[in-house]
Amino acid sequence: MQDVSEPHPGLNGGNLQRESLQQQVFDNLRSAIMSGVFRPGEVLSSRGLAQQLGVSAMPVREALTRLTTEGVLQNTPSRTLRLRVLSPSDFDEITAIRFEIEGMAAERACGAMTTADLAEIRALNDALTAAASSGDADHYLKANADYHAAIYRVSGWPLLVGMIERLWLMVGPSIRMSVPDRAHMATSQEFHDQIMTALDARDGKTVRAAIVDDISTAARDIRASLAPEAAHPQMKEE
Amino acid sequence: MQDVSEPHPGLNGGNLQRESLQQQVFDNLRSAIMSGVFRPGEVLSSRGLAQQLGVSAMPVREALTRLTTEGVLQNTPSRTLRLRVLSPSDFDEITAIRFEIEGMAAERACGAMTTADLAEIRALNDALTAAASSGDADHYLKANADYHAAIYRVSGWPLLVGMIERLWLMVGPSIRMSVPDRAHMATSQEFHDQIMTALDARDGKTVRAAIVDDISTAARDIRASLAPEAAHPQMKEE
DNA sequence: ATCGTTGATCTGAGATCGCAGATTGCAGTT
DNA sequence: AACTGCAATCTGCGATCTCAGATCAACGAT
Repeated sequence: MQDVSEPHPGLNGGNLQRESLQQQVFDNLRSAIMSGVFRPGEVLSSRGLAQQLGVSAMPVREALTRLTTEGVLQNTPSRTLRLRVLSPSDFDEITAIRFEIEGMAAERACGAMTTADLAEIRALNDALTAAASSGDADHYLKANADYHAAIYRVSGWPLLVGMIERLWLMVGPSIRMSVPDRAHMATSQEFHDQIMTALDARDGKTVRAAIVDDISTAARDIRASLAPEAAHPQMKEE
Repeated sequence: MQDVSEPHPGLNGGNLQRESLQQQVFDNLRSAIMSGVFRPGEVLSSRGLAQQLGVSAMPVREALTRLTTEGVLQNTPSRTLRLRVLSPSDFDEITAIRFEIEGMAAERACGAMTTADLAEIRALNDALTAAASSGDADHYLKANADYHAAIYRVSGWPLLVGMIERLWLMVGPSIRMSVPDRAHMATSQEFHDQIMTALDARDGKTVRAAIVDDISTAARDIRASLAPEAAHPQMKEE
């Protein structure tokens, strides 16, 4: 440990970017899953992905292990790894948790929000509106995720944001299966406008309520598209 | 996929228990961390632990990777892995999240609780009382964890329980550093009795409030024992 | 005595090899 | 035609080897 005393201003230390390969693979897979590249129930094999990504099997393997720990992947009886298939009750549980912790994050963010934060979020809301009017589902979902993430980040609670991200990761594949239509985007936009107004007024309780409403209405569409609870447990995909 | 139709009654299929080595190591380390075997900031090396556990470095390495993903371990600048050191603000964040989701779990558990569940929890509360009067801190902390976990499990929401477990895992080492004294155990017991009474009355809101009070008072002691926020970032443990 | 250098040794990370279990598909038999 | 059995192939998991970076201790020059 050296006597560093004070970092020299204008000299940015270790921004030379040294990122482990497994971390890159992990982030890569994470964003792919989040944006619905893979379908629920799809089998992910370390060797197969390694070949696709042009890396050895080792980093992929550890990335898959990490995703399994996060509950995004599941071990099958035959020991292969597949994307978790959310049952309706799984989805209900996740949605209920999202009410609680996303509402919490939004309410706290409201209290901590600077005018700069607010301007950034307003810009993201505008981008979201534009994406909605374009009708491109992928673009819309991305903008929606960015918008929500920006709000939660203002809470200043990284652990909470991480927990929210993991929940989004779990519902990601299912969200992508039920592509939002324009009607959905329109109703959602109402809530987003409510959120902006409440943020302007620094009204935390209302922000929280609007967030919960937003999640709730979106969840209704997604839930309807889920495969019904398996009475006879059977599998047949991919 | 065979035509299994109906499982033969009296023949329990695959309960032959085959658990991967890395899973065993992971569970092992997890419970060790939870019970405070390691101190905050302590360095965990894959080779070192592998030797202690009598296994190869490989499964330990993946277990450590998983713990890093869970935020229990941290990568140091020198790329070694160390147990996360909670700053007071980290701890405040975790405590606030615990209010929300443990309160949520307890409230929902109250609504879903059967008489059998209630009897089990009462037994664990009695065991906790006994542990408190014995004065053995390790025993007490274990009984306390079992008691809370049993309540949350009744909520029937495994994801939520998993999230709570992860939070406990993060505060585990810090909890163990501030050994609870008999005065703390006594005040905590008051809240546990409140919880039992409210559970009896199926009064979810009161259960939630009592859980929050329990967490809050315990957190006050723990927080006081944390190393103050590092103004000059320096490390010197181990 | 102090500073700088160097070499031994620790670390995580990646690659590669091998193993056991599971699945699949192609025979070969009845 | 239907079932059985075997071999090829896929899977995850573990062990081992290697490498680059970091730490630390001993050493040597000033």
